[in-house]
Amino acid sequence: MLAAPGTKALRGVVETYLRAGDNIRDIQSALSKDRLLARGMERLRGLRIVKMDEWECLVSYVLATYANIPRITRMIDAISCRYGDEIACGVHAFPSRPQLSEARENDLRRLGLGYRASYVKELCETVDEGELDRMKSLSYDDLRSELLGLPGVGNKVADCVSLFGFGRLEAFPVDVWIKKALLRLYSREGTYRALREFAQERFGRYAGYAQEYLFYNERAGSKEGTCAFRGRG
DNA sequence: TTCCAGGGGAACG
DNA sequence: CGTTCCCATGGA
Repeated sequence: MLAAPGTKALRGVVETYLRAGDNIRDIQSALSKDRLLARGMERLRGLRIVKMDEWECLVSYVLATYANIPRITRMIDAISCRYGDEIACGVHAFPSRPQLSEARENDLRRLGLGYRASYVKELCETVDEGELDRMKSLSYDDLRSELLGLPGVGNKVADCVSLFGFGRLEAFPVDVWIKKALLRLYSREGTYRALREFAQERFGRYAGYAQEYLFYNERAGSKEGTCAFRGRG
């Protein structure tokens, strides 16, 4: 259901899904204890972490494994178009778990999911709405380890789902761009665990925002000369 | 612990 | 064109 403009419902959507409650000034102020982050963060004041629906987030990040953004978009559009409610002319919502459960593995394969089809199929069978609801009350550590037990969910996906789906701002997903950033700016490399623990120690409860600033900056820097943070100098 | 399938397109030279 | 890389996981 869509929220009509100017209504209380729309304000609620903005409040929840655009995380209107996040005080960016406070968050940036806390993160600016890190001198490197402090230098470039200000120009990224408009950057927000969104609060995604837990189910949509889980499936989306499982689909995102070893795919680039255009392809991820295509896969999500394909399953939404085929299994999700039409919420406006030609616009489809992400399918609920019961809706997506209608799909057979081969149907999903034909929609271009590749080997990810079996993970999505298994997620439909093993994760119900009540389970996701129950997980909302877990600590980050417990949430993380429960997510890790799900098919198609490893370290990186578990942290993305914790951050974007369950709104745990202390989560710090490490992908190839973050690895590059940590090496370039902090001379850090190592296992997933080591990098995550380094970040959590350094950035604390807003590590997720730090991750977004580093991620955005690193991608921008690889394209133009728009890199906001640089190492030393 | 390390290796590689699986999968398809985009970006690169 | 052919290569390499991409918001990795799982199983050997």
